[in-house]
Amino acid sequence: MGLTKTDIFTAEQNRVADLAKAFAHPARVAILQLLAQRKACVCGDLVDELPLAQATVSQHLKELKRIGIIRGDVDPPRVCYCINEPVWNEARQTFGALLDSIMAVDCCETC
Amino acid sequence: MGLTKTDIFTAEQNRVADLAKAFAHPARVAILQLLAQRKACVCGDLVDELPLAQATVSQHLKELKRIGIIRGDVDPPRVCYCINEPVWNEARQTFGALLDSIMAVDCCETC
DNA sequence: AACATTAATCGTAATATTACAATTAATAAA
DNA sequence: TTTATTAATTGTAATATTACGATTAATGTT
Repeated sequence: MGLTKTDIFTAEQNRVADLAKAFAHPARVAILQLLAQRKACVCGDLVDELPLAQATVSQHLKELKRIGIIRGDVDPPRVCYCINEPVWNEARQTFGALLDSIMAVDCCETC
Repeated sequence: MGLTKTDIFTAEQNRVADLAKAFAHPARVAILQLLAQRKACVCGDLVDELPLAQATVSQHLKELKRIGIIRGDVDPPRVCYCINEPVWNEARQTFGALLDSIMAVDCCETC
């Protein structure tokens, strides 16, 4: 991401940014949609559904796990990925609150 | 962002990703919060509120304008930035719908 | 016209992301 | 134990992002 200065922003701002990153790549959106709709679950099935190499899908899954929005339950040799509902709900709450926090008044006569 | 294959995903998935990108960096979250709460409006005021160089803030504003989530009304030599409410509402609708689309059933016995 | 103010752009360096082939676990099945 | 299956990891190349100093553009002011 380049040299982001995460230390100079609030924990909340950094968390919002991280949750947004889960959705900030079309492949991850596709993965999260497949999981949320229960259209796929096992890593291999996700790879079959997506026009990306297995390593690439695995990398996206790793990022989603880092953020916490998905879980990965091992059932050797498979891994079943699911939405991690508490974090999914955190995302809904976070984006909902943020997007509802807009003031109705205009800022100045220019706008 | 690396070599993302935007052509292989749906327009909707790419749009979600773009809207998420608006919130995927803490500096942009901070900017959007300042604008949404009407705490700042003029570019220079945003620069004063943020621990970033003027050029960096300008770059983030450019990205937010590209996405469409803010407007920039010129009032020379100032520019007044505001939330572009139609796109802000699009984001609320998009994230709301996406985050509400989760299926209640479990995907398999592993999870 | 000369100067001041403000924001955009340019140039550049540092770092992160994305993608994939190849390899490596890790476990089940034979 | 050997083999097959599945997912993670490693290595690497291409590209994008982030940040900032310096400059430029665009307009108001004197």
